[in-house]
Amino acid sequence: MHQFQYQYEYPHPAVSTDIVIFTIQDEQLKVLLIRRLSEPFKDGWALPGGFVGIDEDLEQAALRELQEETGITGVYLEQLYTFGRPERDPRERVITVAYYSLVPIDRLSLGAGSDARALGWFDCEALPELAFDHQKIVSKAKQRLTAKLDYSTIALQFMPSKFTLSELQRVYEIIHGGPLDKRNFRKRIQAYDCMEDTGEVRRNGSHRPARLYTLKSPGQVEIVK
Amino acid sequence: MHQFQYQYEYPHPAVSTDIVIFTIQDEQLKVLLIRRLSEPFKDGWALPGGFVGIDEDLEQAALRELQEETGITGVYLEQLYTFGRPERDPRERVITVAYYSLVPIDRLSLGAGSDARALGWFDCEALPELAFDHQKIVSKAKQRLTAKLDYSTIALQFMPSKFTLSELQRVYEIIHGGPLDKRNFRKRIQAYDCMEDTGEVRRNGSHRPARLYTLKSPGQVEIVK
DNA sequence: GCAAAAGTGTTCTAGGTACACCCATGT
DNA sequence: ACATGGGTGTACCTAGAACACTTTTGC
Repeated sequence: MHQFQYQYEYPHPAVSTDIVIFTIQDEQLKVLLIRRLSEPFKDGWALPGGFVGIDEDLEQAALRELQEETGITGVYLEQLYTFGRPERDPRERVITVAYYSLVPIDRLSLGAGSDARALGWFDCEALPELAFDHQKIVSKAKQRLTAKLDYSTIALQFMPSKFTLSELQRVYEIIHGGPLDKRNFRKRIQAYDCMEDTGEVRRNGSHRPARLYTLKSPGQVEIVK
Repeated sequence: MHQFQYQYEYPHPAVSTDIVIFTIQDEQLKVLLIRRLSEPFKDGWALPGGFVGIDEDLEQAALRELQEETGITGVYLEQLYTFGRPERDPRERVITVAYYSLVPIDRLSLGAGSDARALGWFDCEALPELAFDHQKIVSKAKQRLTAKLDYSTIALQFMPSKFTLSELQRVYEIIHGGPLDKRNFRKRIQAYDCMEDTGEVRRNGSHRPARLYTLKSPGQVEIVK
């Protein structure tokens, strides 16, 4: 059994998935990056990702990466775009199917044996230099996310299982990039009809407590308007 | 030089592009299909497509397929989605990056040595059974096209270099799937501010001649509304 | 009682929809 | 003169934007 045991009549590219994992933290939209352990771009920052198994579905590969890098499962995942410029990887031809994912605020455990030096959440607006064409991938993901904010309930995927309307409004404001009118915001969210009042409240400082809501169909992203 | 000269340490999938080529003909939204000459699905209908060259850009590959199958160049082309179910091709793992393209009404020459039995335009609503997962690809393409009708000027890509507003309205009605109000339609198109009156008219029967318009920026698809 | 966030309706405006008649031509 | 599609404006209605005060708590 020699080193190059997989043989084809015609040349085949390698296929990978890369994932833009978004969350909201410290009033910022953040992206998960990992430090590369090997060449090329050794020690540089890059998106989590890896090669697609020969019998593995694309989405499955993305979910696996997500799980391996963050320990997170069961979150929103959507195919973004496929990047295939021939020179995007100096080693060999690598075509990457990019996905993006939204991780609820309270689930960014980065648990277990994750090395803080090897993994980090970065403000979308202040990313370090990224390996390969990953800057382009992040840009496209952010553009998609921002667009979907206006015609879907995607932002709800950032919320923990119980949350207040003010918290939700902050999430919208952070992604949207500017303040929103409180009353109009609540009117709009109500119209989506995708949340339920739990009856509980959150006491949160020296002011009136806020009602806690839950999603009627967690994980479901509806197209609205 | 033996048959399987391309060798890799890890298994690599094949990567292809398939193109959904739309046009408008006989008052119908049509898709170009080709008859498969070899197994699997021999003699069945399929989308034009083929393998991506090892040093070829994805979009370039799609443009090449388009050129090879139809002789058409310089038309609108957009990446649609990447389909990669492991069992989608019975031969080997093939991941396909699907594109879709809009061909102006007057440019569907299918020129040169194209065999009428091997190639055909089919009404989107009455497609034959398709090879592989091509039915899904067409569905997604049609969905994308229909969606873009509402928030972009994509439909203008179907128009010949000079056209009347009634012709344009018919195109919108065919894709939209229902009648549109003439005055509201014209108001909306005017608001796009992407067409110019040529000053010419088209005499077209026993009625008042229609003004001919051209696109200000042909090939340009604007996001509107 | 005061500070601080939660909660709540109404008015105004703009954009979308509905709708009907005259115009220019060919026969 | 009549049949055919080309071309035009207004009234209505609904959805989005702007906007200010009362409520409930902790200190």
